[in-house]
Amino acid sequence: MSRADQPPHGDGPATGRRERARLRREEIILIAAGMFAERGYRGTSLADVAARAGISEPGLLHHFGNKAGLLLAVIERRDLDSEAFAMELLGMEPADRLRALPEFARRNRHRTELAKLFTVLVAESLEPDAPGHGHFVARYRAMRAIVADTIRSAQRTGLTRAGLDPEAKAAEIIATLDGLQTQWLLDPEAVDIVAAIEAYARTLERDLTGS
Amino acid sequence: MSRADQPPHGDGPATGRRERARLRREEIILIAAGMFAERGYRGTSLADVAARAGISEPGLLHHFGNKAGLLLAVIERRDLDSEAFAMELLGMEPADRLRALPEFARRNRHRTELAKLFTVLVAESLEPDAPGHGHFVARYRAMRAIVADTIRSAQRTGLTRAGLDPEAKAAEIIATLDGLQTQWLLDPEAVDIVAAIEAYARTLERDLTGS
DNA sequence: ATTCACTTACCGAGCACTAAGTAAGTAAAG
DNA sequence: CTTTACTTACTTAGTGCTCGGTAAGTGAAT
Repeated sequence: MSRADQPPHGDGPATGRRERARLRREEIILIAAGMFAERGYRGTSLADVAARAGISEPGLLHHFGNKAGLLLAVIERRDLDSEAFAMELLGMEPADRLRALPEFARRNRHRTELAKLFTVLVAESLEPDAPGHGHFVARYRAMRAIVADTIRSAQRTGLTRAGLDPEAKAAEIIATLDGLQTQWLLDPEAVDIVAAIEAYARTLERDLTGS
Repeated sequence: MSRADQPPHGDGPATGRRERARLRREEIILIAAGMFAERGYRGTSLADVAARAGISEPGLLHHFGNKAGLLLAVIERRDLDSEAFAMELLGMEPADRLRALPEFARRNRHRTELAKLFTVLVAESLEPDAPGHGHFVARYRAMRAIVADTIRSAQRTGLTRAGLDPEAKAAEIIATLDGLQTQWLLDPEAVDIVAAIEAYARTLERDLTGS
């Protein structure tokens, strides 16, 4: 035991081989995310990803086990990105949260690829046996719960009218933002996503407060 | 020229071989539509469709030329279905049209497969070089134009408040209906699509008339 | 006689994935 | 400090299978 201070599986400060591999993995995930966004999970082959990442196909599989494993890694990574914002949201006062909702979508505008990835993967995950299905189901439920909770809080303080169903309205808000994004991704020239979201923000404010 | 009374390309009353082939084609299109809805265009192979249709793979290709041809046939068929409703819509008075909008979505509920097909294919057509891209772009533009036109008419008669942008509101309405549908397709147990659409219909009515 | 809706047989390419090995780094023992 | 044992991050080669599509023919209707 000359210097076995680090446990075999811990994420200590080792900057050697392990760390280099982790960085490589991260790089591959980013590359795969971009390709999944453009051509879908089914439309992207491991060979495509491997070639773009400058690694062999079995080298890829060494890191992720199989293709579904790569998809899950991509999804997890995407979640990590948006989780930061969710935390931000939950740390705010309900009144401010409502105003921050359009900002959420506005941010995605600068990250087209991420938005496209989400839209494409959700569509490919509609069937219950799809590799990402469970994950997206859970994710949407969580999103609706967060928004619904925000609405309920706002109702308690009287900021939002009591007449509406928080769960239904949450689904509706998320639906509108998703749907606008899809139209914009499909036809960016015809749909001004910023204007559309800002218009919706006004609609929403009037709707929630009761005109 | 013993009895070439029918033009080669017309859709005359011929009930012979041509007609039987047309029916077969139609049957295949329906089968393919169902499979595209469930597994996507990319996730469905010609062999899958051929097997389910009880025809050989080259037999399939005889009818549709290639896989993209089959996709276009499916899309065209879908359009034919919904065109009937669009005509219905346009034949109504603007005031009634607005009330019919939720009905539009409500109909789709009874045709889950068609809804799923649309959602899946749009996501697979986001990239400009996808086989169905141009079609869906045109289709969304047409849908927005119809809804926007309806709103403008309603504004002229004073039924709808003048303060809103018809184009933006049209995109928003379509977005919400699409988005709700996606959430429902992903997780039917958690999302009551009927209740959600009816709630939205009320929201919309209040929004359009100005409370 | 010709057309047409198909069939069987086949093609090369691409698919996800595996087997088996290698070179380099790491950990413990002498 | 060196040797030895092991792990890890890959590689080349190849697996069986599926993919969309083609060539060439067949048999029935026109």
